Amino acid sequence: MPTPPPAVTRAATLGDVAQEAGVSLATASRVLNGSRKVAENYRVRVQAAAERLGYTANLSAQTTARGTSAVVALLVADIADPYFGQLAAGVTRAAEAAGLITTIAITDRDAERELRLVRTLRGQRPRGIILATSRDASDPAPLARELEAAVAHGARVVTLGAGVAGSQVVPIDNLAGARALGTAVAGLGYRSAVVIAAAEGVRTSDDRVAGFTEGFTTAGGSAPRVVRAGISRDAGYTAAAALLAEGLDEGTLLFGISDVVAIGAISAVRDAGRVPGADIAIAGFDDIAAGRDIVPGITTVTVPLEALGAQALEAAVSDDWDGAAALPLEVVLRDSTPRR
Amino acid sequence: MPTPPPAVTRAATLGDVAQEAGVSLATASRVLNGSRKVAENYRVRVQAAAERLGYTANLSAQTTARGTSAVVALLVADIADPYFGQLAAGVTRAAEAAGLITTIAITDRDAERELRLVRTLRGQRPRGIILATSRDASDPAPLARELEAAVAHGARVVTLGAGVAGSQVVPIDNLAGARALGTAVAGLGYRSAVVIAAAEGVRTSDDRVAGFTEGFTTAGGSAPRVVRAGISRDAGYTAAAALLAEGLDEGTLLFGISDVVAIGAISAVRDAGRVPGADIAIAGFDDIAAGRDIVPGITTVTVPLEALGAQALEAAVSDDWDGAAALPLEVVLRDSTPRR
DNA sequence: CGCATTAGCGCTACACCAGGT
DNA sequence: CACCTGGTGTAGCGCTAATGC
Repeated sequence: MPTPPPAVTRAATLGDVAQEAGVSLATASRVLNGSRKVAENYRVRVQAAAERLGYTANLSAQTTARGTSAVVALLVADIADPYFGQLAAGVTRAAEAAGLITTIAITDRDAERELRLVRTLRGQRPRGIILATSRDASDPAPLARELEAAVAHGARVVTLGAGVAGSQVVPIDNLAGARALGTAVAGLGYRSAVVIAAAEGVRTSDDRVAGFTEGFTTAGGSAPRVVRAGISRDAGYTAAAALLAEGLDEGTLLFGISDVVAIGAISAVRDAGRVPGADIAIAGFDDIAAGRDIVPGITTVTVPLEALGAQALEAAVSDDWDGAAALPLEVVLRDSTPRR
Repeated sequence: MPTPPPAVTRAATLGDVAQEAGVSLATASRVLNGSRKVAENYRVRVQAAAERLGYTANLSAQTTARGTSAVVALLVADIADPYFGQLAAGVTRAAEAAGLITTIAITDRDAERELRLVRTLRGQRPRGIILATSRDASDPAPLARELEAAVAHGARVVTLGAGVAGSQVVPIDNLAGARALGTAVAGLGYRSAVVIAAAEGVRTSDDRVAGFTEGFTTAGGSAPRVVRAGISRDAGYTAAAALLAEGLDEGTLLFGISDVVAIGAISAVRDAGRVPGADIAIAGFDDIAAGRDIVPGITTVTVPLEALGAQALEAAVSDDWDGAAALPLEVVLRDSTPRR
């Protein structure tokens, strides 16, 4: 008759398992979490004991002993934003596949908060830290210092998009993507445009503005006006509403720096009694999944968010990361920018 | 002249700080992470040393020593889904406020996967485990066993919505919400409806179907047909497309078990050349943020996702959680269900 | 009272050794 | 007798908290 179901109220430790199996601590360790091979009969005995006790290795103890952890920390601006949601999904899936655990923190686009969070995360001695929070105009030095310290702790720091000193970069070619978009819409016959962007200094925004401007003007459009709003749905809505209130010519293209901004703008246009697409054309960036169900379909630039997330994880954990080239971004023309 | 900037390449340990400050390990510990008070002059000395060395406590070491961790594990079906995104935002924000770190894992609605993940998470010896993954018809026993073990490890298990044995429950009154919705749309004049739901056995779905049916029939509607699809945008699209193909009377109401399902259905209706709202009415559930920008506006039931997330965290960490009552869900009528 | 000393927390990995060829 | 294979003993990871002075 087997040992009765363990009446443990505290967690079973490796020692418990070893005792139960009648082997040494070291042997049990090797069977369950180690590398060196162990004789068959010992192995099954240990595994049976572990099973019986419902043993699960204490990760923190393992981490302190090994000096290296199994967590990857992900910093995003806002996890409720679909952009970061898709990104996080990519990172988390890839992490799981690699046997790692993902930890998430939210910066709310606040540089100081980001700094504090990195400091906290550093305490976890994570294997990697992935920064998916837009770089803005604030002083990068403190963050760089913090990241440097993390690297000293053995972490790898990866930034998505605009890099930061001392980190590996998973590039997003916003410039080229936006340029292609500008060219494409100019090719559709648009000659005047307004860009709804974030504050100056926000790298992602700046790149997209610059790229779009370049492509649009080169292909025959006039230099677009740039209004500074933000990078959220509400920012897009508010900015577009203000523009409409002050008067916007029909046939003007509104380029929202991201799809969520563009979606907000579409709603504003509609709420102002105009027809998005027909009266006021609109374009976005990112091609988020939620965009599929918006009417009119949004002309945008596809950013492979999940793939980028996976790439970031790869960069964060593999020792021989080749600093892959930026994934290609593609322009998708839809009904929000009908040919003129 | 102060000590030159530390040329540490490895992480500074508490011992380093103690030495640098010229105090004992214990004193340094108490100053930086402990509770007991330490004389002023020692305190400043230690803090200065820590600052100088860029010291951050090693969380895993702290955890092994203390026997209790600062992490809360969150299990969601799919973080890219806005429903879970908003929920995760609520949990994470509240966790941060409580000085805790959130760990995220994705089940992809796979019960076996969920089981594996809980097992892994258990290894972290988290303070709490929050399950935000729909309960389905699969055998709950293995999961219950796993959770029990987690509880034995000192974790608190919280489930959102349908509870699971041995866990605390943050209720979501899907039944009442759906009933109110059914009543409301019947009040608008609808008499026939089709529900696009998940497979039988999925608790959230079952409750919403039952509640809706009850409210709808009681208020004069005929018993709705229920089609089984899934709980994603694509499931909604596909199911609605199939329904339309086989013929759907004008004035029929399509109730998608969640907003994402309803949004998919709206797109399907439109793609079939019908007018959502006017020809085919549609209702959803959750009132996700993305719904605001869908045309027509979706009639739905507001579920305070962020607040629920915060509540779940509260339940997971506070010792005297009073098992709060379910937050009220409110029906919001919009253009997708015009009065008939 | 207020500090230092030190025994653990659960685990890993290194050093070591028993027996077979 | 060296040499391998496959066990055991134990120091130590960074930190906390009980005890001592």
